[in-house]
Amino acid sequence: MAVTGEETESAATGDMPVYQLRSPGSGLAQTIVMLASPGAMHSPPPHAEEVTRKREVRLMKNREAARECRRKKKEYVKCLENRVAVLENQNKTLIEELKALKDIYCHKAE
DNA sequence: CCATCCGCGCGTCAAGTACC
DNA sequence: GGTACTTGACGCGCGGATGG
Repeated sequence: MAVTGEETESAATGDMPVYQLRSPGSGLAQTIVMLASPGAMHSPPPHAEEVTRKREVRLMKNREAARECRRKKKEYVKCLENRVAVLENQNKTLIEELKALKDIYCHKAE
């Protein structure tokens, strides 16, 4: 569970989900399709069914992983938005407080 | 209506990372 | 190293909003 960069400090809103921020990868479009080895072009490999089954399992797992990943990301964004709201409120309160203190100070000085 | 745009979620691939 | 998991990027389809 590596937590990177700006995710290390979780305050205000409490438990933030773990979310990694990574540098973008190469933006290659996925135009390359799995190709069979040259020799296997006409006769299917000995365990073609097994290969197909493994691929389906992998795809299914990844499908679910992607869903989960998106869910976590949405939750993370929601947490960030909450935190923004909390900090904006705190900021507002502090500004008010500062104003009040300045007023008191000014009246004393007179 | 209908064409167009926009936002959203999905499935997939590929690259990175963690774990053994 | 090999395997499983995570996540960014891409392309696609769908449904709602909107202007003509």
